[in-house]
Formats: sequence, C-alpha cells, structure tokens
Amino acid sequence: MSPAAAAAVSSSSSSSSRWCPTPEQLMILEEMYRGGTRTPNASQIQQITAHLSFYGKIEGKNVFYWFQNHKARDRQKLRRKLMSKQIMHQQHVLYNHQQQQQNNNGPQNHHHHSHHLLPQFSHYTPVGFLPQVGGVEDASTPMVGYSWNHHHLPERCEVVEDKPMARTYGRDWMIMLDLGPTSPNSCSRPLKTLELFPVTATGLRDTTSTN
Amino acid sequence: MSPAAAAAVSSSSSSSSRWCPTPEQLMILEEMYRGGTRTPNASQIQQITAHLSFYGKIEGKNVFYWFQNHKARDRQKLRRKLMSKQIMHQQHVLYNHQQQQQNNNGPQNHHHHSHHLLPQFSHYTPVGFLPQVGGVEDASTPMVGYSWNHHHLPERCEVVEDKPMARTYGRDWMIMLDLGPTSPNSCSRPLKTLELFPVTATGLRDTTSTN
DNA sequence: GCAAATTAATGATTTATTCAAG
DNA sequence: CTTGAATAAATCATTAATTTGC
Repeated sequence: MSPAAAAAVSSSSSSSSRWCPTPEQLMILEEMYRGGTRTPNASQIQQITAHLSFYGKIEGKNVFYWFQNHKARDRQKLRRKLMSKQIMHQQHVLYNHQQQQQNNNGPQNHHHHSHHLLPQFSHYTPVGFLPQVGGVEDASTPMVGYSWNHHHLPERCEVVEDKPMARTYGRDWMIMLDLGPTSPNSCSRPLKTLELFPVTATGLRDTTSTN
Repeated sequence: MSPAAAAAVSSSSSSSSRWCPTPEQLMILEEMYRGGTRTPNASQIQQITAHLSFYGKIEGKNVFYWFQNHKARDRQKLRRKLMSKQIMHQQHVLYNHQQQQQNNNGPQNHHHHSHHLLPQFSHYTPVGFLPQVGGVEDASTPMVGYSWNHHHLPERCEVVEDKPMARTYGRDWMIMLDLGPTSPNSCSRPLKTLELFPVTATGLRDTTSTN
C-alpha cells in the first residue's frame, strides 16, 4: 500500500496542504456512498484507504472526512430543500389566507393539514438526527426528525455489510498520529521517564486560536 | 432507571466500556488544563498519554476526549453563568421599571449602563467562542464573547512557543487504529508492567484487571 | 446500614459550523 | 463556489452519587 504513498512528498511540489481526490477515488467513494456507506468504521476506512491508495495518495483521515462531509452536506442540501418546501407551503397558506380575507370566495382545494408543519421557524431547524443506515437521499417523505424504526429505508440499503449488531458502534478508534514531522516544538521532551509531574503545563500551550 | 438486570454481564472483566480515570490521572489532567492546555495536538496527546499510562490504563483517545469535554463543559458553565446574569439583569431592569411605574419615587441608584447588554435575547446566546488560551476560570471580567488580542491573558501564558503563526493549525492527525485484534479482551491486560504501584488512593477504583 | 431507584457527571459519538485552499 | 479540514455543540450512554424505602 505504500506505492503511491510517498508519491508527492519528496518529488515535485504538491505538499498540497490538502488531499485532492483523483477522479477514480471520487468515483469509488461516491459509489460506496450511494451504496449506503455513511459512517465507515476504522477497519472499513482502512480497507477503503488501501483500495483507493492505488489511484493516488490518500490517508485514512481523508476517507473519514470525506464521508463526514458528504453526509453532512447531503443532509444539509436535503434540509434546505425541505425548508424551502416548507416556506413555500407557509407562503402558500399565507397567500390563501390573504386571498380568503380579500375575497371570500372559491373553495381553493388547498389541502393543508395544519399538522406536519415544522415546529417553527426557529433559526435552528430541529431536524435532528436520522439513523445513519440507509440512503437518505430523496426523502420525499418528510419524516422530519423523529426516530424511525428500520423498515422505511428507501430501497437502497442493499449490502450494508456493516456489522448488523444493533447500534454498530465500531468500538474501534482513532489515535493520534503523524506527530509533527520535526520536533513539534523545542526538542523532544525526553518523553521517557516522564519527568514526573509537569505540574505546570507551561510547555504545552495550546492555541488553535479563534476558530 | 433500568433494573439491575444489566449487571449480569457474566465475564468478571466488565470490559469497562469506558475509561475511568484514576484520581492521579485526573489530577494531572486538571492541572494541565488549569495550566492552559486546551486542545493538545497529536504529539502532546501522546506524551500526556504516556505520562498518565503510568497511573493506569489509558489511551490517546481518552485524553483527546477529556480535553474536548472539559473545555466544552467549562465553556458551557460559563455561558450559563453569563446567561443567568443576563436574566437577572433583565429582571432587575424590569423590576425597576415596574417599581417606577407603581411609585415614581426614590432615585434607586441602579447603575445599569444600558450598553454592554448582550446583542439580544435571541434564543441562542451568541456568546460565541472565546479564544482558548488563558485560563478562563473566573472570568469575573465579562468580556462577553468578542475577540481579544493577546495581552489580557491572565498571568498564565508564559511560554507560548507553539508555532506563532497566526491561526496555528497544528493539525496533525488521527488515524484509525485498533481494528479489533480478533481477541480484543484476551491478552490479559498486561497493563504495561507498572502494575505494581501504590495506585493507592481509593483502593476501590481498580480499573486494573479485567477490564 | 443497604440495595433498588433516581439523579448528576462525564466519557464517547455524532452532527452542525466554521475556516480557508483551489 | 466547492469542499477538505478542523473545531464546537448537541446528544447518547454508562458510571458514580445520591436519595429513598425498608
């Protein structure tokens, strides 16, 4: 899996501060996503990474992030869609309301079941969390927030390998890696022998300011 | 809530689903936090983990999570405090208002400089993010939200080494790990030797064996 | 005193937001 | 404008405190 691994690093340029997926990689990822993969666990990510590394430099975190972002933006897109639909609906209602007030005629077969209106136009749509299993894609069916119970998964959900155990908590995990190429800061704190009690964390100040 | 039913997970080894910090570990972590550490990077986390592993089983992710949670809850606490202060202030104003309406006497030296009121009572206090550098602790000084500019750091901030580049994205990263070693438990928790230690304090904490 | 039943803390995950490279 | 990267907020879940009836 190291073939392309070292690719860009030493050779020309790049050192691109961020991963740039090749078309093949992207295709594969999208296919997997379409196939139902949403939150791959550690081993899955490793596999995927290994697989994709054949087409170009890539790391596990890239895959991790890709799925996170894709999922989030998909959901966001969907939310936006629903919201606009909502707003249109409200406007529609409002419109009809005004119309009715202005001229009380015409049955106007508007079928607004007043229920199923979103909680409210709070700046923060409570859309909540959907279980991350099947493809959420279209969701022409509102089911705004609120929990499901399996069945309901829109056709996709084919081979969701994912350990079928209820609540697949990968139970695996990430650990830090990639300790800064060079001494992160002053020398390498002996690290062994643990200078008993650095009671004052002085050395390690964090930062990551303002974000 | 649930009956004691859950307790029966046979294997003595509880396989504690979650890390349980020993008093020593906790002490050290808190000291570091107090010292200013907020979002340690990979290498820092590794060091810390190494350190703490001397007092009991621990993983990098535990340290990572600990800081995340601690920081978040600190912020939350602070936010709550500010909010209640806000509310009290409003109530105070309201109270005075009513008083004034009811009986227009008494100068009531209430010193409410109407400015310095938070943007508004939007359901979502914009308190925002404080830069996580110095000890935020008391914050008797409001400085509600709004950016600082270094200087102002309360005494702590000594050696800020960390790349001084603005917006230090020291982002090194995590990679997946621990793909279930097939027999995760097994291995008897070697506990890294060290086991022999006056782990003392509260003999009950255990954490050792079986877990 | 002591467990079962509640509640409070807090470890672990997921989701939403934000920042900035290209 | 799109999207990789990173952080913060919200949430879930389990353990420790605490309360309560005996």
